[in-house]
Amino acid sequence: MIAFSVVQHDPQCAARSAVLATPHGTIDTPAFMPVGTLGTVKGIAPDELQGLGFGLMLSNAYHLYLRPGHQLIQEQGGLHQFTGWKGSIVTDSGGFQLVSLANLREITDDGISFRSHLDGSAHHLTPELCMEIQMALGSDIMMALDECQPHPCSKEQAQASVVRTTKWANRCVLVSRGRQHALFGIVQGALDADLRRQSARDLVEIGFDGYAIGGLSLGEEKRALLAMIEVSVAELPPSHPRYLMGVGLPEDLVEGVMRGMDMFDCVIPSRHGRTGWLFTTQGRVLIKHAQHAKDESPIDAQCGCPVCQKYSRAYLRHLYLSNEMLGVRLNTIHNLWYYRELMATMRSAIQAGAFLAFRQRFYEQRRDCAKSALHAELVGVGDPTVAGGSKKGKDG
RNA sequence: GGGGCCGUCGUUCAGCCAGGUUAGGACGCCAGAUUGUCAAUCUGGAAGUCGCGGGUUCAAAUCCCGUCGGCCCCG
Repeated sequence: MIAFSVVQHDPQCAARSAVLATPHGTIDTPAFMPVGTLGTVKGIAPDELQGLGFGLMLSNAYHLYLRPGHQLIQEQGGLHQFTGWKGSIVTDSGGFQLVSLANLREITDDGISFRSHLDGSAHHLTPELCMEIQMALGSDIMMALDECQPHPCSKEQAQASVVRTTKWANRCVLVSRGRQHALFGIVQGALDADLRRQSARDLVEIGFDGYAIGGLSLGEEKRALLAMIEVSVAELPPSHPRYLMGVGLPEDLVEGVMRGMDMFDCVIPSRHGRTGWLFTTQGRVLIKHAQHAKDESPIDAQCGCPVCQKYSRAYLRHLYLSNEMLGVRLNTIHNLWYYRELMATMRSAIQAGAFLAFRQRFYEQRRDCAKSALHAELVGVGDPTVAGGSKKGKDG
């Protein structure tokens, strides 16, 4: 099981630092979890991930169930043994994937019938099977099966998904109670504040080891995302970890932490790294741009990552344009380092009781945030009515 | 001296033989997208006096003549 103890609250906002202990280690929060859907963060070996300072990885029950199969992994000694990853593992339930990518699915109160995206074979995922899979994987923190609605969705859809998510959450608790695996519930309710509150209350009443906020960053306006975090957090017990699923960009993490979130996962540092979008304190660097062709400087002169110690932008651009796998690796390493550093900086700021000052500085350094409404609001420039939200959402 | 091949966006090639809408592709360039990763890419945009000059034709990158440049073969 897990233990969670809050170390410090920021005096001016809901940000907090804490320590999360699992059977596979202790993690300082707020923490970011790289996404290793298939049991690997693409391009990075487990010991490298650990060397980068990460103690948590997110894997996925849906994907591992389809391939290679959770029984196989169980026979191999569980996901830790199978992959060589010594840190903690959170496993996603697959609810998100079944909404975002499985065709021919049918959702009933019993579960989700779907066809594999790999071979078209028919499957039926119930809350019970979902728990069975995650327990077989040897997950440290399991996620309850939830029904995630796409964005946008009607109030009726959102309401139905909340009701179903609660029912499934109950069943997940029933089959996993007494086991060695922690279990988090997932708050749904789309962009409806009342539904979000209801969902959070339902889950708290059932009682989980932690609470996640799901169904966000699906293309909604950024302001709506933040509002949903706020209404949900207000219903969650301060004593338990709060996990914002699938989010996000560095600025999303900052806003999430400010609103009391403890854990995050997102594909962005790894996926964006693969496609040449590199993070720095000053903003993004698109390594493919010709302006870097002869640039001998590192991605970020202030970055302490192993990539910035050794490699120039010119070389990284060459690797990217040549489609070399080393480019993928180096870019991913840099981005993950940036995320780890960002989280560490936020934790320090909280412990110093100065999170808001950190946030101010964060935005001031970010040259590429100038167009975002969030930035405009915070720094007091530009037009705060300009939408800062991203577009659509899918993938899974 | 004789003959042949090739010159088309930054690069590299289609198109020419059987002339006909805004001359295409690839790479490169520029911009955008990506948030609980099936996968990785995807979407736009800019860019060409078709080596040059004549001719034929309603119409020429395309056919004809000349010319310049590059390459090759035979003497």
